[in-house]
Amino acid sequence: MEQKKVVVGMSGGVDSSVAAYLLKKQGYDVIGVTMQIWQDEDNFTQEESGGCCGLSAVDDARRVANALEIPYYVMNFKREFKAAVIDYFAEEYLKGHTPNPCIACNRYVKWESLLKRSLDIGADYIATGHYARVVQLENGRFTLQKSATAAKDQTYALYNLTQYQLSHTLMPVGEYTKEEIREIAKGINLRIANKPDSQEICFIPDKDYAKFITDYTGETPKEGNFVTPDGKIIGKHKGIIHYTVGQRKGLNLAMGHPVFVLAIRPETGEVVIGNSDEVYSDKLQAGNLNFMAIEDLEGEMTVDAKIRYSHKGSKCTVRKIKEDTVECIFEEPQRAITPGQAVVFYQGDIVIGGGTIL
RNA sequence: UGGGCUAUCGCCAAGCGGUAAGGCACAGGACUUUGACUCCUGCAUUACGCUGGUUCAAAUCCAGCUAGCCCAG
Repeated sequence: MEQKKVVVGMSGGVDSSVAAYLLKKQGYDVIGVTMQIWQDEDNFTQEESGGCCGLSAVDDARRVANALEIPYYVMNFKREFKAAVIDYFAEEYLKGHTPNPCIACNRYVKWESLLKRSLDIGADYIATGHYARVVQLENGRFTLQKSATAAKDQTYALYNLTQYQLSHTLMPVGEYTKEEIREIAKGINLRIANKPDSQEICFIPDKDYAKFITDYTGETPKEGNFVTPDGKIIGKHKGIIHYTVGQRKGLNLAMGHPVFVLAIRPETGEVVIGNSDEVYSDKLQAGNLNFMAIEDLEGEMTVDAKIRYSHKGSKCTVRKIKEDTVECIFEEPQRAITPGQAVVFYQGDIVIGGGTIL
């Protein structure tokens, strides 16, 4: 049988390195590619690594490719990344939303730009080091299955992929636990076996995203009022980009008890503040829908919904209320349902679909 | 300028003669492939508006001063 060709996005970290190794072992014709997405060339070597948009270390990735004896290239995606991820990220915050840049990066940069260029050079698939599994259901549709270890599962950040994209995707790491992946890396003498996992937003290494947005957009954040739900002004804030629903730290509000952000009102520049029990709600609406396991949502459906990356998931019923909008009613109130974040629907360990919280 | 009350960490607030609780805020760390949440640690070492006095010992009692608040003007 003819060897299938696969492009592996290699960040220089453990996961994507082992992904390349596993695919080669499975008999694929493997090509290693590191995506240059935001870094300057002279700022291109970083300590951290990761399976997602981890800070790329070209030297590490190239060394791994050499060790695996696979061809290796660096591809520049700065323009695509800026348009699809950074611009979106800044705009969302300016609108009082809380975006998830990893999801945008996956959907538009990795699985659109990288996939296209990979197919252009004759590849059949792209692969990454994500902890998730691509599966084809009996109805013929492709979807994602949670990784072997629920603790590391990354399907949440991938819910937005299309059928076409999924049909050209391999995620070999999803069958293993993180420990097993590190063991494999050690077993083949990869020096990056113990690199720490990545975290934080990759293009904002100092974690000061508000400053980043201010610098990037050139817009000075407008101060505004902290208000209670009934409209009482209780303080001044530094600009809505500094806040997100559920946030406690950095409010500088000494009310005698902890207080949290309940909502952000971009029209008035107000940030609504309340007690911890007021930050719970049992329903949400979501748009920008994408379905995987099903063609479209018909009627009502009971699912487990995750409202943020680290959310364990909670039972709710979803139904369409408009063409591209669903409403989700939870059995138990959920904490800090946040506009801009993704909600992803599961049945068992299968991704049904998801959307962006409105 | 008659009477009354209060002055303790950035905010709130215990303490009532025996050698400065607590909450909030804040800082650092852990957790975390987004933002958050959560957890852990730290946070008035002679200092309790100021100046004196009583006492073995005062933030705690006394006097004066200063500031703020309330009532009567």
